[in-house]
Order: sequence, then structure tokens, then C-alpha cells
Amino acid sequence: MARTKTFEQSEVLMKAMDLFWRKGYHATSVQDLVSYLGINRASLYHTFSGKEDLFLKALENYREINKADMLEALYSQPNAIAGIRNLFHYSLKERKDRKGCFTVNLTAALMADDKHLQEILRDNQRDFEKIIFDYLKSGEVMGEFPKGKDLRAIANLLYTLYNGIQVISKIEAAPSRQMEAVEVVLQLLEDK
Amino acid sequence: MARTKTFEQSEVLMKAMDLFWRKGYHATSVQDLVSYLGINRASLYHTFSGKEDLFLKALENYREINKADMLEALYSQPNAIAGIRNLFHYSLKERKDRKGCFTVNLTAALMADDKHLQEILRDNQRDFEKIIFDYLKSGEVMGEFPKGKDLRAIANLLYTLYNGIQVISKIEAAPSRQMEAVEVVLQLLEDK
DNA sequence: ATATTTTTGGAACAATCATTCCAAAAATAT
DNA sequence: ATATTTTTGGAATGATTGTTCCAAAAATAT
Repeated sequence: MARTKTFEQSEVLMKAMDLFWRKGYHATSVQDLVSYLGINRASLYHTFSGKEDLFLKALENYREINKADMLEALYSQPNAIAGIRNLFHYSLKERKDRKGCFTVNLTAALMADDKHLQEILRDNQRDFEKIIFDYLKSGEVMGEFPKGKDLRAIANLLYTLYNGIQVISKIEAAPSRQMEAVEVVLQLLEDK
Repeated sequence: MARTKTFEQSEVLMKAMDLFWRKGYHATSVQDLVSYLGINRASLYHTFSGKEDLFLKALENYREINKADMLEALYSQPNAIAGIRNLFHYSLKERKDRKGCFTVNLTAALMADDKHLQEILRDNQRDFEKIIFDYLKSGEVMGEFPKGKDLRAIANLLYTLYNGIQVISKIEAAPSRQMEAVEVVLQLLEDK
């Protein structure tokens, strides 16, 4: 039988995700990856087939983690409004190193002719909005806020807000400023 | 006396802005610039001192144009609410080629250690929010919407919304979806 | 211990990166 | 027309890009 790998593939993928997250695709060289991941050049090409493939795997990895974190942030709260608030609060705390959000960064860097990434990012948007919509819907059923609101439109607004906040978190120091914006929108749910 | 340039510096700068806007800094090579601008390599280095300098000048150029466009979009309208609506409508129409917004793209691509760009982008944010705030303030004085609202917070929210919308415009087909989000926020101004 | 299989280190690859340099061309002032 | 000054074309720079290749090392199965 053959020799076993000396590194844990999932750990390396996590590091690759971190580096691509911080620097983006084009500003990250294979040399950067080799140094940061701590594995050999040949191992990188053997395990993942190249820079682009590694990037796509890092992106998938991010999406899975982010989705789980999102559900956790929402459903750990006693009601819908607190859940939404916590979702944003959580995602802003996370940004200790000002990386923003992987997928938001990627969307902003998207070039118009990149149909593949475009499709992945659209899929990501659908996921996000569906999670929010379903969550709001269950909150509405539970009577946590007045009925009759356009939850589809609010989910869309929250996704837009999330993108904006993640972008601004890269230059804005205080998360409290951004939470202000969240609170303003949350009033839309509460009022009636 | 000496020979005169065969190209208009401002036109070349406009093209450079367009290319950096579409592709971002790292994905744009000097060769790309030489081809797209239609000027010689040496001319590029003689006129602008290098890639980074040209980028910064393109960024300044964008900020000036964008600011003028913004003021025009706002103050061409009969009242504050129509002005804000038009601002977003205008910026979404513009995106025929899905470039998003230069400064938003740049903010999302910002690396945490780039203090210079960070300062420029913060300055840009201050500009934006001040323009919006002053505009809303004058609308309030004119009695175009109920007094007593936190216009500072609303200006901040609108900036966040602008960033989010510009990001999403790169993957979302219909501007109408994004205008929906704008309308939801505009209700905040209209409602008592 | 030997055979087998895979990882690993590092050299080597051609292509591209941003930048510099120089001689030739061009355009105005005298 | 000649002198002067700047642009221009294109070659050349050395560094870095992503990727491949190969021999040596390592680890398990027999």
C-alpha cells in the first residue's frame, strides 16, 4: 500500500479559503498558497488540480460553513426579529480581520463574461433569500410580527442590506454604525 | 518647441477607468491597458507614471464623475423622495454592462493592510453620506416628508443600500427587483 | 525485508508580469 | 531649413506567473 498524506485535506482547504477570502483570486499567487498552506507545490497540484480548482473548492467550503452559521444565528433566537438582528450582529462580529464576506467580495469582483461564477453566485443568492423568507414566514405564522407584509420583498431587501454591510465593514470601523442600518430596516417588520 | 501628444489625456484616462472598472486592479495587466487605451507603452509610463498611479488617477476621475452624476440625479427632481428614487434608478440604468460601481467594487476588493486606499474609500463614503444628508435635510425643511426622522441614520442606510444594490447588480438581471428594495426603504421617509 | 504506491522537495518550464531603455519619428520655434 | 524637445515603437529587462516533471523519500501490505 501507499504512503498516506501528511496533511489533512480539510484543514488545507480551510487555509486556502482564508487566503482567497482575504486577497481575492487574482491577488493570490500559487506561491502565496504554497507558503500559507504549508504544503508542497506538487501536493497542491496533486490533491487539488490547480489554482482555479482550489479556488472553487474553497468557495464551496465557504458556502457550506456560511449557510450553517446563518441557520445557527437565526434559529438560536427566540423570535424572528431577534434572529435577523443576530444574523447581522454575528456576521459583523466575525469580521475581526476585515475580510468581509467571501461571496460578497467575489460578486463585486465578478466580470461580466464569467458565466460559471455568475451561476454559482446566483445560486448562492437564491439560497440566502430562501432561508430568510422561510424564516420570516415561520415567524409570521407564530405571530411574532404583523401579518400581511411582503416577505419576499423584505427578504430581498435583507439580502441587499447584507451585501452592503459586508462591503462597508471593510472600511468602517464601528459595527454599531452598521447595526443602526439594520435596526432601521427591522422597524419595517415591527411597525404596522 | 516640442512635439505635442497625439492623444487626449482625459480620453485615455476615461478608457483606463473603464477597464479597471470592469476588471479590477489585479486582473488588469499593463498589456491590457496598452491594447485598450490604444497608446504606446512608453507613452503610458511617460504620461502616467505606472500602473498604480494610473489606477489612482482613474479612481479620482471616477469619483468626480460619479459625484456630479449623483448631484444631477438628485437635484433634477421635484422633491426629496423622487430624488432618492431617481438616484438609484439612474445608477441601475447605467449598469448596462454589469460593471457595478467602481468604488464599491474596490471596497469589496480592499485588503486590510492597504491603508492608503482605505483612507480614500472612507473619504468617498463621507462625501456620499454628506450629499445625501444635506439633500434630505433640505427636503425636510421644504416639508416634503414628516420632520423628526433620524436623517443621519437614513443617509447611512441609503449608503449601505447603494453598496448592496451595486454588488447585486452584477448578478441580478432585473433592475426592478432592486428598485423594490429601494421602495421599501423610501417608505421609511414617507411614513409618519 | 522487499515490493508497491504515493507524497514530497525542488528544479525547470514557457508565459506573462510591470518597468526601463534607446533610437527614430514628429512637431514646433527660430 | 535647422535646432530643439517630446512622443513613439519596439526590443529588452528581470521578476513572477501557473504548471509540469522527476528522482528521492516515506509508508503500508505482503
